[in-house]
Amino acid sequence: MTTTAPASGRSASTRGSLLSAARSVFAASGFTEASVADVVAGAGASVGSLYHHFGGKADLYLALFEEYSARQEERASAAVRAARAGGERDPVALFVAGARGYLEGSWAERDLARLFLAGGGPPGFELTARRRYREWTVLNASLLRVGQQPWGDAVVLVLTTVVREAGHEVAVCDDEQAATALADEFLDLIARIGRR
Amino acid sequence: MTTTAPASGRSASTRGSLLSAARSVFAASGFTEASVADVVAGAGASVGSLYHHFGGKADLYLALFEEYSARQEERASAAVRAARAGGERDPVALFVAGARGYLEGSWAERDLARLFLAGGGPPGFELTARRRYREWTVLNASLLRVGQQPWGDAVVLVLTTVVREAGHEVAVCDDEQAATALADEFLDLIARIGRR
DNA sequence: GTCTATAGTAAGATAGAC
DNA sequence: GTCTATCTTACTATAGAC
Repeated sequence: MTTTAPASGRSASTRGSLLSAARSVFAASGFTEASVADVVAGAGASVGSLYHHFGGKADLYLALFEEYSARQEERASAAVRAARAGGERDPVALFVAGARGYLEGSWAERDLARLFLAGGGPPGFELTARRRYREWTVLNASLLRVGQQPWGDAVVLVLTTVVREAGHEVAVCDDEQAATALADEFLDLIARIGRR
Repeated sequence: MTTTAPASGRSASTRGSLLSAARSVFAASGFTEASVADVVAGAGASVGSLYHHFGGKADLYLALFEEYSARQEERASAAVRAARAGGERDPVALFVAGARGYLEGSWAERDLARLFLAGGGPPGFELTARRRYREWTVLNASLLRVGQQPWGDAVVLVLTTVVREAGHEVAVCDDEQAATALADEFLDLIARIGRR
Protein backbone atom coordinates (compact mmCIF):
# COMPACT_ATOMS: atom_id res chain seq x y z
CA MET A 1 0.00 0.00 0.00
CA THR A 2 2.94 2.25 0.67
CA THR A 3 3.97 2.08 -2.94
CA THR A 4 0.60 2.99 -4.41
CA ALA A 5 -0.54 5.77 -2.11
CA PRO A 6 1.83 6.71 0.68
CA ALA A 7 0.20 9.13 3.06
CA SER A 8 3.41 11.02 3.69
CA GLY A 9 7.06 11.20 2.67
CA ARG A 10 8.76 12.90 -0.22
CA SER A 11 6.97 10.70 -2.74
CA ALA A 12 3.55 11.82 -1.61
CA SER A 13 4.79 15.36 -1.38
CA THR A 14 6.00 15.35 -4.97
CA ARG A 15 2.81 13.74 -6.12
CA GLY A 16 0.81 16.41 -4.34
CA SER A 17 2.89 19.21 -5.78
CA LEU A 18 2.39 17.82 -9.25
CA LEU A 19 -1.37 17.59 -8.79
CA SER A 20 -1.52 21.06 -7.38
CA ALA A 21 0.54 22.52 -10.20
CA ALA A 22 -1.50 20.60 -12.73
CA ARG A 23 -4.62 22.12 -11.25
CA SER A 24 -3.32 25.65 -11.84
CA VAL A 25 -1.91 25.01 -15.27
CA PHE A 26 -4.90 23.09 -16.61
CA ALA A 27 -7.32 25.61 -15.13
CA ALA A 28 -5.43 28.43 -16.77
CA SER A 29 -4.88 26.94 -20.21
CA GLY A 30 -7.04 23.87 -20.63
CA PHE A 31 -5.77 20.39 -21.32
CA THR A 32 -4.52 20.69 -24.87
CA GLU A 33 -2.73 24.00 -24.55
CA ALA A 34 -1.12 23.07 -21.26
CA SER A 35 2.28 21.43 -21.46
CA VAL A 36 3.90 19.00 -19.08
CA ALA A 37 6.87 21.34 -18.95
CA ASP A 38 4.69 24.04 -17.38
CA VAL A 39 3.35 21.59 -14.84
CA VAL A 40 6.71 20.35 -13.65
CA ALA A 41 8.02 23.92 -13.57
CA GLY A 42 5.11 24.95 -11.36
CA ALA A 43 5.59 21.93 -9.14
CA GLY A 44 9.31 22.45 -8.80
CA ALA A 45 9.72 18.90 -9.99
CA SER A 46 11.03 17.21 -13.09
CA VAL A 47 9.58 15.48 -16.10
CA GLY A 48 10.98 12.16 -15.00
CA SER A 49 9.26 12.53 -11.67
CA LEU A 50 5.96 13.20 -13.30
CA TYR A 51 6.26 10.04 -15.34
CA HIS A 52 7.20 8.13 -12.26
CA HIS A 53 3.96 9.09 -10.50
CA PHE A 54 1.56 9.30 -13.39
CA GLY A 55 1.16 7.62 -16.73
CA GLY A 56 1.46 10.93 -18.51
CA LYS A 57 -0.39 14.14 -19.17
CA ALA A 58 -3.77 12.52 -19.70
CA ASP A 59 -3.44 10.39 -16.60
CA LEU A 60 -2.65 13.47 -14.56
CA TYR A 61 -5.79 15.14 -15.83
CA LEU A 62 -7.88 12.10 -15.00
CA ALA A 63 -6.45 11.92 -11.50
CA LEU A 64 -7.47 15.52 -10.98
CA PHE A 65 -10.97 14.72 -12.17
CA GLU A 66 -11.28 11.64 -10.02
CA GLU A 67 -10.34 13.47 -6.86
CA TYR A 68 -12.64 16.35 -7.68
CA SER A 69 -15.54 14.02 -8.40
CA ALA A 70 -14.99 12.18 -5.15
CA ARG A 71 -15.05 15.41 -3.19
CA GLN A 72 -18.20 16.57 -4.95
CA GLU A 73 -19.98 13.29 -4.34
CA GLU A 74 -18.98 13.38 -0.72
CA ARG A 75 -20.36 16.91 -0.38
CA ALA A 76 -23.65 15.81 -1.87
CA SER A 77 -23.84 12.73 0.35
CA ALA A 78 -23.05 14.75 3.42
CA ALA A 79 -25.77 17.24 2.59
CA VAL A 80 -28.30 14.45 2.16
CA ARG A 81 -27.28 12.89 5.47
CA ALA A 82 -27.60 16.24 7.19
CA ALA A 83 -31.06 16.82 5.77
CA ARG A 84 -32.13 13.36 6.83
CA ALA A 85 -30.75 13.93 10.30
CA GLY A 86 -32.81 17.08 10.37
CA GLY A 87 -35.95 15.01 9.86
CA GLU A 88 -36.44 15.53 6.14
CA ARG A 89 -38.10 12.52 4.50
CA ASP A 90 -39.41 13.74 1.19
CA PRO A 91 -37.27 12.12 -1.55
CA VAL A 92 -37.32 15.14 -3.81
CA ALA A 93 -36.33 17.44 -0.98
CA LEU A 94 -33.46 15.09 -0.15
CA PHE A 95 -32.29 15.05 -3.74
CA VAL A 96 -32.41 18.82 -3.82
CA ALA A 97 -30.40 18.95 -0.61
CA GLY A 98 -27.73 16.82 -2.26
CA ALA A 99 -27.77 19.02 -5.32
CA ARG A 100 -27.31 22.07 -3.11
CA GLY A 101 -24.23 20.49 -1.53
CA TYR A 102 -22.95 19.77 -4.99
CA LEU A 103 -23.46 23.35 -6.14
CA GLU A 104 -21.76 24.73 -3.07
CA GLY A 105 -18.79 22.60 -4.00
CA SER A 106 -18.90 23.89 -7.57
CA TRP A 107 -18.56 27.39 -6.22
CA ALA A 108 -15.87 26.51 -3.69
CA GLU A 109 -13.82 24.74 -6.37
CA ARG A 110 -14.89 26.86 -9.28
CA ASP A 111 -11.52 26.61 -10.97
CA LEU A 112 -12.02 22.89 -11.48
CA ALA A 113 -15.74 23.15 -12.15
CA ARG A 114 -14.98 25.49 -15.02
CA LEU A 115 -12.14 23.37 -16.29
CA PHE A 116 -14.07 20.12 -16.51
CA LEU A 117 -17.20 21.65 -17.95
CA ALA A 118 -15.41 23.75 -20.52
CA GLY A 119 -14.60 20.64 -22.49
CA GLY A 120 -11.32 19.86 -24.19
CA GLY A 121 -9.95 17.09 -22.01
CA PRO A 122 -7.98 14.13 -23.33
CA PRO A 123 -9.59 11.91 -25.98
CA GLY A 124 -12.57 10.08 -24.55
CA PHE A 125 -12.73 12.18 -21.42
CA GLU A 126 -16.09 13.69 -22.18
CA LEU A 127 -17.68 10.25 -22.27
CA THR A 128 -15.99 9.18 -19.04
CA ALA A 129 -17.18 12.30 -17.29
CA ARG A 130 -20.68 11.97 -18.67
CA ARG A 131 -20.87 8.38 -17.48
CA ARG A 132 -19.66 9.29 -14.05
CA TYR A 133 -22.20 12.09 -13.61
CA ARG A 134 -24.95 9.83 -14.74
CA GLU A 135 -24.02 6.99 -12.42
CA TRP A 136 -24.10 9.40 -9.55
CA THR A 137 -27.55 10.62 -10.47
CA VAL A 138 -28.87 7.12 -11.08
CA LEU A 139 -27.62 6.09 -7.69
CA ASN A 140 -29.33 9.01 -6.03
CA ALA A 141 -32.46 8.48 -8.04
CA SER A 142 -32.71 4.87 -6.96
CA LEU A 143 -31.94 5.66 -3.34
CA LEU A 144 -34.45 8.43 -3.35
CA ARG A 145 -37.12 6.81 -5.41
CA VAL A 146 -40.27 8.85 -5.39
CA GLY A 147 -42.95 6.86 -3.63
CA GLN A 148 -42.18 3.30 -4.62
CA GLN A 149 -41.57 3.92 -8.23
CA PRO A 150 -38.23 5.05 -9.67
CA TRP A 151 -37.84 7.97 -12.04
CA GLY A 152 -37.84 7.33 -15.78
CA ASP A 153 -34.75 7.48 -17.98
CA ALA A 154 -35.44 10.91 -19.34
CA VAL A 155 -36.01 12.38 -15.89
CA VAL A 156 -32.74 10.96 -14.60
CA LEU A 157 -30.91 12.22 -17.65
CA VAL A 158 -32.39 15.66 -17.33
CA LEU A 159 -31.66 15.88 -13.63
CA THR A 160 -28.06 14.83 -14.24
CA THR A 161 -27.66 17.39 -16.92
CA VAL A 162 -29.30 20.20 -15.03
CA VAL A 163 -27.20 19.65 -11.94
CA ARG A 164 -24.07 19.55 -14.04
CA GLU A 165 -24.95 22.64 -16.04
CA ALA A 166 -25.99 24.45 -12.89
CA GLY A 167 -22.58 23.65 -11.47
CA HIS A 168 -20.97 25.30 -14.43
CA GLU A 169 -23.13 28.40 -14.32
CA VAL A 170 -22.58 28.81 -10.61
CA ALA A 171 -18.85 28.46 -11.14
CA VAL A 172 -18.72 31.32 -13.62
CA CYS A 173 -20.62 33.78 -11.45
CA ASP A 174 -18.79 36.96 -10.47
CA ASP A 175 -19.50 36.87 -6.77
CA GLU A 176 -20.90 34.58 -4.16
CA GLN A 177 -24.17 36.43 -3.86
CA ALA A 178 -24.92 35.98 -7.54
CA ALA A 179 -23.86 32.35 -7.30
CA THR A 180 -26.22 31.67 -4.41
CA ALA A 181 -29.13 33.40 -6.11
CA LEU A 182 -28.60 31.47 -9.32
CA ALA A 183 -28.18 28.21 -7.44
CA ASP A 184 -31.52 28.78 -5.75
CA GLU A 185 -33.22 29.31 -9.07
CA PHE A 186 -31.77 26.08 -10.35
CA LEU A 187 -32.73 24.18 -7.23
CA ASP A 188 -36.35 25.31 -7.62
CA LEU A 189 -36.31 24.05 -11.14
CA ILE A 190 -34.76 20.75 -10.09
CA ALA A 191 -37.45 20.28 -7.50
CA ARG A 192 -40.10 20.93 -10.10
CA ILE A 193 -38.58 18.45 -12.51
CA GLY A 194 -38.36 15.82 -9.79
CA ARG A 195 -41.99 16.10 -8.79
CA ARG A 196 -44.74 14.78 -10.90
CA MET B 1 -18.99 36.42 -54.44
CA THR B 2 -17.69 33.83 -56.84
CA THR B 3 -14.44 33.65 -54.98
CA THR B 4 -15.97 33.17 -51.54
CA ALA B 5 -18.82 30.77 -52.23
CA PRO B 6 -19.24 29.68 -55.82
CA ALA B 7 -22.38 27.64 -56.25
CA SER B 8 -20.78 25.34 -58.78
CA GLY B 9 -17.53 24.57 -60.58
CA ARG B 10 -14.54 22.52 -59.52
CA SER B 11 -13.78 24.87 -56.64
CA ALA B 12 -17.15 24.29 -55.01
CA SER B 13 -16.88 20.63 -55.82
CA THR B 14 -13.54 20.32 -54.04
CA ARG B 15 -14.81 22.31 -51.11
CA GLY B 16 -17.81 20.03 -50.86
CA SER B 17 -15.67 16.91 -51.08
CA LEU B 18 -13.46 18.20 -48.30
CA LEU B 19 -16.41 18.98 -46.05
CA SER B 20 -17.94 15.62 -46.75
CA ALA B 21 -14.71 13.77 -46.04
CA ALA B 22 -14.15 15.85 -42.92
CA ARG B 23 -17.59 14.83 -41.72
CA SER B 24 -16.71 11.15 -42.00
CA VAL B 25 -13.25 11.43 -40.54
CA PHE B 26 -14.18 13.67 -37.63
CA ALA B 27 -17.24 11.58 -36.84
CA ALA B 28 -15.12 8.45 -36.80
CA SER B 29 -12.15 9.72 -34.81
CA GLY B 30 -13.00 13.04 -33.21
CA PHE B 31 -11.16 16.27 -33.83
CA THR B 32 -7.84 15.64 -32.12
CA GLU B 33 -7.25 12.13 -33.37
CA ALA B 34 -8.25 12.98 -36.92
CA SER B 35 -5.47 14.10 -39.20
CA VAL B 36 -5.54 16.42 -42.14
CA ALA B 37 -3.98 13.68 -44.19
CA ASP B 38 -6.98 11.40 -43.63
CA VAL B 39 -9.37 14.11 -44.69
CA VAL B 40 -7.65 14.92 -47.94
CA ALA B 41 -7.25 11.23 -48.69
CA GLY B 42 -10.98 10.71 -48.18
CA ALA B 43 -11.78 13.71 -50.33
CA GLY B 44 -9.46 12.70 -53.12
CA ALA B 45 -7.88 16.10 -52.76
CA SER B 46 -4.58 17.46 -51.53
CA VAL B 47 -3.30 19.25 -48.48
CA GLY B 48 -2.65 22.40 -50.44
CA SER B 49 -6.21 22.41 -51.67
CA LEU B 50 -7.54 22.13 -48.15
CA TYR B 51 -5.50 25.11 -47.07
CA HIS B 52 -6.71 27.02 -50.07
CA HIS B 53 -10.35 26.58 -49.05
CA PHE B 54 -10.09 26.57 -45.30
CA GLY B 55 -7.85 28.13 -42.72
CA GLY B 56 -6.83 24.71 -41.46
CA LYS B 57 -8.09 21.77 -39.49
CA ALA B 58 -9.89 23.84 -36.87
CA ASP B 59 -11.55 26.02 -39.47
CA LEU B 60 -12.81 22.97 -41.28
CA TYR B 61 -14.34 21.69 -38.08
CA LEU B 62 -15.99 25.03 -37.41
CA ALA B 63 -17.39 25.17 -40.94
CA LEU B 64 -18.96 21.77 -40.35
CA PHE B 65 -20.47 22.99 -37.11
CA GLU B 66 -21.79 26.19 -38.63
CA GLU B 67 -23.57 24.40 -41.42
CA TYR B 68 -25.00 21.82 -39.06
CA SER B 69 -26.24 24.50 -36.67
CA ALA B 70 -27.85 26.42 -39.48
CA ARG B 71 -29.70 23.31 -40.64
CA GLN B 72 -30.85 22.53 -37.12
CA GLU B 73 -32.08 26.04 -36.52
CA GLU B 74 -33.91 26.00 -39.79
CA ARG B 75 -35.59 22.71 -38.87
CA ALA B 76 -36.73 24.17 -35.58
CA SER B 77 -37.99 27.36 -37.21
CA ALA B 78 -39.83 25.41 -39.85
CA ALA B 79 -41.50 23.29 -37.20
CA VAL B 80 -42.63 26.37 -35.31
CA ARG B 81 -44.00 27.94 -38.48
CA ALA B 82 -45.88 24.77 -39.29
CA ALA B 83 -47.39 24.60 -35.82
CA ARG B 84 -48.42 28.22 -36.06
CA ALA B 85 -49.96 27.66 -39.45
CA GLY B 86 -51.87 24.81 -37.88
CA GLY B 87 -53.45 27.27 -35.45
CA GLU B 88 -51.26 26.63 -32.44
CA ARG B 89 -50.90 29.77 -30.30
CA ASP B 90 -49.67 28.55 -26.94
CA PRO B 91 -46.04 29.72 -26.54
CA VAL B 92 -44.90 26.62 -24.73
CA ALA B 93 -46.49 24.36 -27.30
CA LEU B 94 -44.74 26.33 -30.03
CA PHE B 95 -41.39 26.01 -28.26
CA VAL B 96 -41.93 22.30 -27.92
CA ALA B 97 -42.78 22.05 -31.60
CA GLY B 98 -39.46 23.71 -32.40
CA ALA B 99 -37.65 21.39 -30.05
CA ARG B 100 -39.27 18.43 -31.78
CA GLY B 101 -37.99 19.66 -35.12
CA TYR B 102 -34.58 20.01 -33.59
CA LEU B 103 -34.61 16.47 -32.20
CA GLU B 104 -35.74 15.03 -35.50
CA GLY B 105 -32.71 16.69 -37.03
CA SER B 106 -30.47 15.24 -34.33
CA TRP B 107 -31.62 11.80 -35.32
CA ALA B 108 -31.39 12.44 -39.05
CA GLU B 109 -27.83 13.75 -38.67
CA ARG B 110 -26.83 11.68 -35.71
CA ASP B 111 -23.23 11.37 -36.83
CA LEU B 112 -22.75 15.11 -36.36
CA ALA B 113 -24.94 15.33 -33.29
CA ARG B 114 -22.72 12.76 -31.63
CA LEU B 115 -19.56 14.41 -32.82
CA PHE B 116 -20.36 17.87 -31.52
CA LEU B 117 -21.75 16.72 -28.22
CA ALA B 118 -18.95 14.28 -27.48
CA GLY B 119 -16.60 17.17 -26.88
CA GLY B 120 -13.03 17.40 -28.02
CA GLY B 121 -13.21 20.08 -30.67
CA PRO B 122 -10.52 22.67 -31.27
CA PRO B 123 -9.51 24.95 -28.38
CA GLY B 124 -12.35 27.25 -27.44
CA PHE B 125 -14.92 25.35 -29.45
CA GLU B 126 -16.96 24.29 -26.46
CA LEU B 127 -17.54 27.90 -25.49
CA THR B 128 -18.47 28.87 -29.04
CA ALA B 129 -20.94 26.04 -29.26
CA ARG B 130 -22.40 26.77 -25.86
CA ARG B 131 -22.87 30.39 -26.79
CA ARG B 132 -24.55 29.49 -30.05
CA TYR B 133 -27.01 27.11 -28.40
CA ARG B 134 -27.86 29.67 -25.80
CA GLU B 135 -28.44 32.45 -28.31
CA TRP B 136 -30.81 30.21 -30.14
CA THR B 137 -32.80 29.47 -27.00
CA VAL B 138 -32.82 33.08 -25.89
CA LEU B 139 -34.15 34.07 -29.27
CA ASN B 140 -36.92 31.52 -29.09
CA ALA B 141 -37.64 32.37 -25.50
CA SER B 142 -38.07 36.03 -26.31
CA LEU B 143 -40.15 35.32 -29.38
CA LEU B 144 -42.32 32.93 -27.48
CA ARG B 145 -42.52 34.79 -24.23
CA VAL B 146 -45.03 33.19 -21.96
CA GLY B 147 -47.89 35.60 -21.46
CA GLN B 148 -46.16 38.96 -21.53
CA GLN B 149 -43.30 38.11 -19.29
CA PRO B 150 -40.10 36.41 -20.48
CA TRP B 151 -38.57 33.35 -18.89
CA GLY B 152 -35.92 33.79 -16.23
CA ASP B 153 -32.22 33.11 -16.77
CA ALA B 154 -32.22 29.74 -15.12
CA VAL B 155 -35.20 28.53 -17.13
CA VAL B 156 -33.63 29.58 -20.40
CA LEU B 157 -30.36 27.93 -19.43
CA VAL B 158 -32.08 24.75 -18.45
CA LEU B 159 -34.20 24.61 -21.58
CA THR B 160 -31.11 25.16 -23.72
CA THR B 161 -29.26 22.43 -21.95
CA VAL B 162 -32.09 19.97 -21.97
CA VAL B 163 -32.72 20.38 -25.68
CA ARG B 164 -29.03 19.95 -26.36
CA GLU B 165 -28.66 16.91 -24.14
CA ALA B 166 -31.83 15.42 -25.53
CA GLY B 167 -30.33 15.82 -28.99
CA HIS B 168 -27.34 13.81 -27.89
CA GLU B 169 -29.35 11.05 -26.28
CA VAL B 170 -31.60 10.74 -29.29
CA ALA B 171 -28.55 10.56 -31.52
CA VAL B 172 -27.11 7.59 -29.66
CA CYS B 173 -30.30 5.52 -29.74
CA ASP B 174 -30.09 2.19 -31.50
CA ASP B 175 -33.16 2.54 -33.68
CA GLU B 176 -35.66 5.13 -34.73
CA GLN B 177 -38.41 3.75 -32.55
CA ALA B 178 -36.33 4.14 -29.41
CA ALA B 179 -35.27 7.59 -30.56
CA THR B 180 -38.85 8.73 -31.02
CA ALA B 181 -39.95 7.33 -27.68
CA LEU B 182 -37.09 9.01 -25.86
CA ALA B 183 -37.68 12.27 -27.69
CA ASP B 184 -41.31 12.23 -26.57
CA GLU B 185 -40.26 11.78 -22.97
CA PHE B 186 -37.92 14.72 -23.25
CA LEU B 187 -40.51 16.87 -24.91
CA ASP B 188 -42.95 16.24 -22.08
CA LEU B 189 -40.31 17.31 -19.64
CA ILE B 190 -39.49 20.39 -21.67
CA ALA B 191 -43.13 21.38 -21.68
CA ARG B 192 -43.27 20.97 -17.95
CA ILE B 193 -40.18 23.07 -17.40
CA GLY B 194 -41.55 25.79 -19.67
CA ARG B 195 -44.88 26.08 -17.86
CA ARG B 196 -45.15 27.72 -14.50
C1' DG C 1 -7.24 26.04 -58.23
C1' DT C 2 -4.71 22.15 -57.42
C1' DC C 3 -0.81 19.46 -56.39
C1' DT C 4 3.90 17.59 -54.42
C1' DA C 5 7.40 17.99 -51.42
C1' DT C 6 9.32 19.97 -47.58
C1' DA C 7 10.07 22.60 -43.56
C1' DG C 8 9.37 23.90 -39.07
C1' DT C 9 7.94 23.11 -34.58
C1' DA C 10 6.23 21.52 -30.61
C1' DA C 11 5.70 18.19 -27.26
C1' DG C 12 5.13 13.89 -25.08
C1' DA C 13 7.73 10.25 -23.62
C1' DT C 14 12.22 7.46 -22.46
C1' DA C 15 17.01 6.18 -20.91
C1' DG C 16 20.11 6.13 -17.68
C1' DA C 17 23.00 8.70 -14.09
C1' DC C 18 22.74 10.06 -9.13
C1' DG D 1 12.64 8.69 -6.16
C1' DT D 2 14.41 12.24 -8.70
C1' DC D 3 16.77 14.52 -12.25
C1' DT D 4 18.97 16.00 -17.00
C1' DA D 5 19.41 15.36 -21.58
C1' DT D 6 17.80 13.46 -25.59
C1' DC D 7 14.79 11.35 -29.02
C1' DT D 8 11.65 10.41 -31.93
C1' DT D 9 7.48 10.95 -33.80
C1' DA D 10 3.65 13.24 -35.82
C1' DC D 11 1.50 16.80 -37.75
C1' DT D 12 0.26 21.40 -39.19
C1' DA D 13 1.29 24.73 -42.41
C1' DT D 14 3.92 26.80 -46.36
C1' DA D 15 6.46 27.34 -50.75
C1' DG D 16 6.46 26.97 -55.28
C1' DA D 17 5.62 24.17 -59.78
C1' DC D 18 1.80 23.06 -63.06
